[in-house]
Amino acid sequence: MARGDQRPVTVHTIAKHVGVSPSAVSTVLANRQKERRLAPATVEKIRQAVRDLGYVPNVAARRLRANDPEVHHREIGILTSFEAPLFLVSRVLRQVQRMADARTGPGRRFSVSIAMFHAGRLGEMPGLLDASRFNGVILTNTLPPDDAFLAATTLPYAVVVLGRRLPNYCCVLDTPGEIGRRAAEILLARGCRQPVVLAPTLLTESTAERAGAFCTAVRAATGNEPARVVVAGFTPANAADALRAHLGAGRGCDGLYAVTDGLALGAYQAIKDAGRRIPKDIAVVGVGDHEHADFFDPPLTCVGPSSETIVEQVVTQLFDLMNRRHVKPVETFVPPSVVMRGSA
Amino acid sequence: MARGDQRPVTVHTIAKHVGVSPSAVSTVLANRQKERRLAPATVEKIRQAVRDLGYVPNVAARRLRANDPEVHHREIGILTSFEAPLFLVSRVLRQVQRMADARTGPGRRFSVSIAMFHAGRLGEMPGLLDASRFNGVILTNTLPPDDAFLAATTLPYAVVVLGRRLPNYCCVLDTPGEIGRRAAEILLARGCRQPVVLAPTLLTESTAERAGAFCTAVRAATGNEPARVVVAGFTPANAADALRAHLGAGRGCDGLYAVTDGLALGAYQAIKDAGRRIPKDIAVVGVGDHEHADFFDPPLTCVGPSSETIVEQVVTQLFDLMNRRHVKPVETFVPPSVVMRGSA
DNA sequence: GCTTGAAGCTGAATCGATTTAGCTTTTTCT
DNA sequence: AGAAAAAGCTAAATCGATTCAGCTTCAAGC
Repeated sequence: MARGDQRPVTVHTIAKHVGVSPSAVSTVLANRQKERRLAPATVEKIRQAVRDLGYVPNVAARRLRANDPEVHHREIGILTSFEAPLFLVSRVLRQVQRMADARTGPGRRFSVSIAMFHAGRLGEMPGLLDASRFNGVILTNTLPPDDAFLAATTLPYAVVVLGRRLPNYCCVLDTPGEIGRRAAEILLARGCRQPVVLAPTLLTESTAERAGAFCTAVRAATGNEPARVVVAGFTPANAADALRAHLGAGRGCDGLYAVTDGLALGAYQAIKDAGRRIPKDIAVVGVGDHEHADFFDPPLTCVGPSSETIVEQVVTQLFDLMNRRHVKPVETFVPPSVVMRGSA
Repeated sequence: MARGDQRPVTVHTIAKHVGVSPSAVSTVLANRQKERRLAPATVEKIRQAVRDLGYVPNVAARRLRANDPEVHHREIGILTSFEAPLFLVSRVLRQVQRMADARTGPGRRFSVSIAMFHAGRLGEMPGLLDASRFNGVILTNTLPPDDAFLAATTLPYAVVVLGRRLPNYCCVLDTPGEIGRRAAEILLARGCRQPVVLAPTLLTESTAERAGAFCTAVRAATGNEPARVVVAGFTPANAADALRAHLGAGRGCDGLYAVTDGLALGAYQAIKDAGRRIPKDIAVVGVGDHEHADFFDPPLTCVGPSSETIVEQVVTQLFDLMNRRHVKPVETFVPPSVVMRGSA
């Protein structure tokens, strides 16, 4: 393997190497040697060179060339971080595609894809700044460094941000304060005296506010600060460990607010292992961000933004932006929906 | 809105409309009017025209132009159908990105994305045939029409097919026959006399074979054909309904094989609602295709291809293909892994 | 009056691949 | 032998956007 990487091999490179013109090479690459009457020997030499030199076509060039000037083609991206779950993202994707399909016609085509960035390193994504990848983008699961990056630049195309509040961007937001408050109300109404919040160390803006509002509401009603159980990660296993430690230490808990459903799932296990009943001994409230919250045992009572409404808002706004229906950045708040199920 | 779609607006169009050169327009689009000393009045006129004409940049052209000849750039796609769940796909994506990151350097960049096609209409995806979108692709969740399309063409780049057997392609496959057999063994070893298969109406090749092998194994051991409970869809709710009907009709069941974990989840609910215990009254075996099978209550015993192995195989092969490490189509079989947990 | 400088813009080249028209050279046919 | 046809290849244009060097024109300075 060469130490310094050389320039990529182009059709031209191959042509020079073999001693023919780029046209000949292109002919072989497209497998049109028969109709264009290239000598079998030449074809073989070109094939060999393509293999030897390790030719990789440049997709941008191909696309440009293949461009049909009669059709508008636009590229929509859904950008999310690796670390985040895909539940909401996949719903967004499906909705985007539905709207794209409805708008697809003889003169109009869409490509929709999910692309991922490493949380906190959104800025490193190639093609973001110069609009050389997307005509429109839905951005979600950003961390503070990503937000800082976004605040510092103006992306030159349609952008809708989901779940984060950013000046100069169209944002669709839940109302974490209200969510936390409603969650507290549910547990308090059940008569919980020792509610507990289950939240990961690394909080997003939204989850932090949820937890905060929950605590405020509990304090206002009971005069006591609820206990905070801090989870090392985002997985159910992490949550189970954390709650097990809390319960094992004999610290009180008769109600639980988990800031994501994944954590609630882990909590279920810890609670049951400790011999406690849900909701009798410990009532649990989740968020509704898990596909199967309805099939938890018992089904999880949730207070959270309706993912249906969120998805619809986000996608509608993206298409409006792309069609210049509105240009000013707008903040849209999606009120929480409450789904009472068996767990509280 | 115009009836027939006109040709897309290009930089050139705008230039002519305003009466300036394309260079001037491009300058404004890049917001470089200050350093390039464009008159504010001209800038405003161009801006106006950009808005009025509804200019949408051509991403392919931008990318080509922005191309840095010192870096190899390759585009990897993970293609899946809309209808399928994203659990395995997202694992594949993460693994691809991991390998891509490891290979990313000053002279080498990767873009990884998920793109979706409508099940059965893979052929309609733009850019598939002419390699103008991807340098390498992982294909999964195809239906027979998609397979037919693939069999009829040779895609001119690296392709790995996951979960389907296709001549002339690199395929990574589970071994559904063995999976079904092992599932049967587990239930029989627990002493089940009335095992039941839970499977959806629309079966993929793999799930059909799993169910078939399960039945064969049970028949061979007991002499009786196991009952088949047919589920209308793919969701837990569908499965719960189907199993509830079966149990409600008083038909026997002391062991259950669900061909996907989503179905198992629904089955759990039906079983518990019927007042039966898992695994005491009814033992359940699933597949292990659910992220949280470990947190089902009780944790789900699974027989299925280890998604870890599958993902690794698929991704390794893709990179090998892209580096021309091997060119012949290969079939790789991933043996099932058995994870005994609480449910059987 | 002549130089210098800035302001305001354009022309042409470029990115990589593809295609069409067309140019040689060789072969075939009469 | 001479004309026509076939074989085998190439030059140049093209896709859309960007950039750099450079060309005018006008104002200011000595």
